[in-house]
Amino acid sequence: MRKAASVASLASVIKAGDMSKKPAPGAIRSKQTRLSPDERRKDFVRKATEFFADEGFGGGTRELARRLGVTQPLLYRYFPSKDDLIKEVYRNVYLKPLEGGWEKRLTDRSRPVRERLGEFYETYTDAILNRTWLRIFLFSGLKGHDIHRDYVGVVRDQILTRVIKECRAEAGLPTQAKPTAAELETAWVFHSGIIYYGIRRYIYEWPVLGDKNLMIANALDVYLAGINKAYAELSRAKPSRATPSTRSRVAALR
Amino acid sequence: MRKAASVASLASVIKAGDMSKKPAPGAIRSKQTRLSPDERRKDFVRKATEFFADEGFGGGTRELARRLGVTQPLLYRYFPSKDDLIKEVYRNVYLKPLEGGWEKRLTDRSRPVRERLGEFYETYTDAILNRTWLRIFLFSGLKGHDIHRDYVGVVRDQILTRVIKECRAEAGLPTQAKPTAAELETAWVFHSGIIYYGIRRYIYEWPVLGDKNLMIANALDVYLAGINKAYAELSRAKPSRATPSTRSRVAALR
DNA sequence: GCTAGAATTTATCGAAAGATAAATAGACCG
DNA sequence: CGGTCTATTTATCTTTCGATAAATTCTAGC
Repeated sequence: MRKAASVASLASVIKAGDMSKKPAPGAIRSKQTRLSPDERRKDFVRKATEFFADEGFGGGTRELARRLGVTQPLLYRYFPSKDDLIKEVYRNVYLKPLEGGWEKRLTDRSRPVRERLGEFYETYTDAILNRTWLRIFLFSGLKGHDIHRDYVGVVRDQILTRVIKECRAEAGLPTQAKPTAAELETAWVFHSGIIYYGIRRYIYEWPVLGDKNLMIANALDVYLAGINKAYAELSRAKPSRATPSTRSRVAALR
Repeated sequence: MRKAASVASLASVIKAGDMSKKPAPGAIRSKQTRLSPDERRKDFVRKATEFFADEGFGGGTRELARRLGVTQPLLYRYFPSKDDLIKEVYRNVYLKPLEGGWEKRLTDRSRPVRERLGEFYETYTDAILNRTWLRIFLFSGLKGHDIHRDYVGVVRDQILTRVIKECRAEAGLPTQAKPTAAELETAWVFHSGIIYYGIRRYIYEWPVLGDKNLMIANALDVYLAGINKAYAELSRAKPSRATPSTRSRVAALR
């Protein structure tokens, strides 16, 4: 209890230091704790994001309050329930990587597709491959919350579909309406392989290849080489319909 | 309470049905609850595995007992604490996919590498790509428990290292002692892409490509095409040492 | 400086958690 | 059939959880 109080003071001093208005007129205040409702609410969401990333959504509200340097009932002045706080955390986490809007640059056909893909994955992974984002993502996925499903849907529709379409265009194939199930699956294997790099690095904390962008470049080279080879065989065998007996794996990419 | 009791009876009837010894001499017993210590213990571990897979390790011991059709304190007759039960669940889950020893067949060079890899991943994924195994794997990974780290280490040393070595052999390259960091990373991207297929299918419950082995075949084709292309460029540029300025991405696979 | 209002704390509730001790009841043996 | 052993249950303790109500302390505005 005593320790918590001292932490509270310390936190408030730090907070006061970078607050724009009211820069603590006198010397270092040891009791300055009050924040404006807006600041306090933001602080709750920010610290709760870190906290739930560490502990999972089963983490206690008292421990969370301790991290903020306040008492536990204060939470309920700002959020009706713990679940409402969690929803706010979701919004904070899931919306951030999408607001860049980088996926639109994928379709800029004035540049080679390899370059576009590389640039996209470098910036996208800058936003999501970190301990906090990945853990919140995994915890919410295991809970089966709607927002996680929505997000994965966005990845499929806004990112993977575009990636496939651009690869087809590059290979001289018709950029038909929808990718086939097998095309999508192969793109998923590539994409999630990259996500999993982050999981191994920031969650399992394994000594991975330090250069993230090199990993992306290698993965992309492998993916594009494989896809293009399949597309090449596909267009070669295109005129003659594949016989059922020789329905090869690459043919399945159609 | 009343309901729990009826569930208990039902469970015991079913249990009695497939018990080898003592096949319930009389008619269907409605109060037959007692199991031998060995059977009861196994039942605890089995049901706890399912339970923790569903609820996470934060799931309550009362709810677990309810699933067994017994009361909660009985757990402590068989396990000193909940943590000990969890450790037993770990053993049950993590050891199963390894006891097949399929990874050794990866090195059987009398057969083409493509065939060996396909067969291995088909049987390996038969063992681990299911809701229970994947959820326990993810939960324990987020908890950072030792056994998870150990398992990932086994995957790297027993599986990926072998995969890389066999691919190098196929490409006519020296199967040197250790794979490079970039080689390992590329293999990880491929491998975890396959795992993630299971996660999307059995945890996020997305409508994935139904034919698992087709997914594996496609992923393998892409991986091998990409890797072999890189290896080909590598051996072509081998005699002359790569200049620093043109140190390409594939060169990094060395 | 005083006061009003709001941010924060203190005190506390009921439910559910893991765990223990004592009582009960089913099964085996003579 | 009766007795003993033990698997199982009943009862209960202590914490910790999310949540609420009332008291308190800080701060802004006159």
